[in-house]
Amino acid sequence: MKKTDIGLTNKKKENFSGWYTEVIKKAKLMDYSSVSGGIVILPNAYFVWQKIQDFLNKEFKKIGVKNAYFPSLIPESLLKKEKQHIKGFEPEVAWVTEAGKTRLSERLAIRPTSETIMYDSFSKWIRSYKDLPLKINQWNNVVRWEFKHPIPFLRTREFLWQEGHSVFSSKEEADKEVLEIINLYERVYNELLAIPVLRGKKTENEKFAGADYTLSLEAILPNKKVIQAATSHNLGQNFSKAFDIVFLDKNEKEENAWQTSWGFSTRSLGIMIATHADDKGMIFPPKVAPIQVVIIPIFFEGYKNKILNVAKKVKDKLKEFEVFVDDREDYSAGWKFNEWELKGIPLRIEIGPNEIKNKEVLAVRRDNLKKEKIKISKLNSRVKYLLDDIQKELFKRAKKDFLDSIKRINSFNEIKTKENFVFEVCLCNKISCEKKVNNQGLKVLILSLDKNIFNNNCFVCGEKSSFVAYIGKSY
RNA sequence: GGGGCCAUGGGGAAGCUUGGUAUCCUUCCAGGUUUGGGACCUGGCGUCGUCGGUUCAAAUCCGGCUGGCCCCA
Repeated sequence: MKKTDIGLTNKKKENFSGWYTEVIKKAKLMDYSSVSGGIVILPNAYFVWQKIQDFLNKEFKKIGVKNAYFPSLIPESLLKKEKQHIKGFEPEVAWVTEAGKTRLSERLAIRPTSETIMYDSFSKWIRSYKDLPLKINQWNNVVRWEFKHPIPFLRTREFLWQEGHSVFSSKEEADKEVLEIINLYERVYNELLAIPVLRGKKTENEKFAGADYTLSLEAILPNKKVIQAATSHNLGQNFSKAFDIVFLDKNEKEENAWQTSWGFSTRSLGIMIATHADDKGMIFPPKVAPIQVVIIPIFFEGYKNKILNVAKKVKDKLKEFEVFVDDREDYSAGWKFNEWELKGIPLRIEIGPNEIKNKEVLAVRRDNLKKEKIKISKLNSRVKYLLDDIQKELFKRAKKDFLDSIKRINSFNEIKTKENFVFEVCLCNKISCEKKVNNQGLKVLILSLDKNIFNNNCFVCGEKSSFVAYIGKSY
C-alpha cells in the first residue's frame, strides 16, 4: 500500500476544518443525518458524554441539585413572557404549528432552552422562604436554528446538554452559585477532558438574553478561533418578576426570588476532539476513553492458542480498566495498529512470541508512540501509571498550544475598542490566578494593550483589577 | 446577511466541456495462504443525492429541492 493512503489525508495545521471532519468521520465519532445541522452521535463519542454526565451528576448531588424532566414543547405565550429573553432567542426558534391535519390554536416552540416552561412551574411550587433554595437540573436536547453552516458537535441545530436552574431567597446566594458552577465546569474541562479554558464574564452584548450577567468558559481551537465552552447565568429577578415567582420571607413580606441558570453541552466533545486529535487520528484522554487499553495478539503459526490465552490473562489482570482484545485473525497486526491509532485508544498492548518467552508485554502509548516492555507481574500498576501520564501529557500539550494561541490572537491586534469585546477575563486573585496557564498567557496579552481602555473593577469582588478581553474569531 | 464550490458503489477519485448505458483504488462478502507498522491469490456484491424537463437516448445539458464545504461581513 502507498504511504499516502495511511492515516488522514488532511493535516491539522494546514486545513483545520477538512482535518476535523475527517477525524470525526473516520474515528467513528459521528455521522451526518439527513437533517441539516442534526448529527448522529456515535457510541464512541456518546461514551464520553456519559462520563461527563456521571461526573456532573455526582457533583450536583453534593450541592443539592436534583434531576427532573420538563416537556420539550413550550407554548408561545410562555416563551414571550420575559422581553429580553424572547428578543434574544426569537430568530432561531423552531415552531410546531400543526398536529396531524389540525392547526394548533397556539403554536409551540421546540425549546431553545427551558427557563420559561420551568419557571411557569416554579411559580406554582414556591410560596415560602422554606421552599428555597430550589435546585433543578435536566439532561435534554434543545433546538436552536442557526443559519450559519453547521459544524459537527461545535455548532449543530440540535444538541444535548444539561441545564440547571436554581432559585434563591437572596442575591448573594445566586452570585455565589454562578461562580461555583463555572468552577465546576472548568474542572470537567481540566480534569476529565484535559483542556485548558479561560474563565470570565461575557460583555453586555454577549450575555444570555434575560440575564443580569453571564460567566463563561472560553476555549481556543487549533485554528485560533475562540469558542464558548460553558456558561453560568445570574438571572437576577428578571424572570421571577415576569413569571411571578414570589415567596414570603420570615417577616411575612412578599419578595421576588433570585435565580440562576447554567449549561454544559455536547459542544465540549467537539472541543475535545479538535484539541487532542493529531494527523494520525483521534486521541482520547484516558479518563473518558471508551476503550483505554487495546490488546493486540500477534499470531504466529503454532503460537495462536498460547498467545490468546496470555491475552486473556492480561485482560483479567487489567479488570479495573476498559480493555478490548482485538483477536480478529483476518487483519494483519500492522493494519490493527493503524486502526486503533485512528480511533484514538490511549494505550496499546502487543503480545507475541517474544513477550511470552520473557513473561512481558509491549506497551505503546498513543500520545507519543513510545514503546515500553512491561513485566506481566507489574502490569496493573504500570498501566495505571501510563494512563495517568498520558492524561497529564495531553493536558500539558494542550496548555502549550493554548498559550501559543493567546500570543497569536494578541498579535492579530483586533482589539481596539471595548465595543468589540465578547468576553472579559478577570486577573483578580480571587478567581483566575491560581491557574498558572491563565496567568502566563494573559500577561503576554495584557502587555501590548492600552491599559486605560482595559482597566476595570473585578466583577466579583469589586476591587480595581485588570480585565482583558479578546475577540479573535469566535465560533 | 453577501459570495463561491461540491454531491458518481461503504470510503476516495476519473468520466461531464463535445449525451450512446461507467472506470480505477480501497473497503465489504466467500474460500485459501498469512499476521512484530496498513499482506497476498481466486471469485463475488454494488449504478451516478433527489424530483422534474429536454432527447430516440442523460452521470453528462437545463430547472427545482435536499445535503455537505469554504470565504467575506
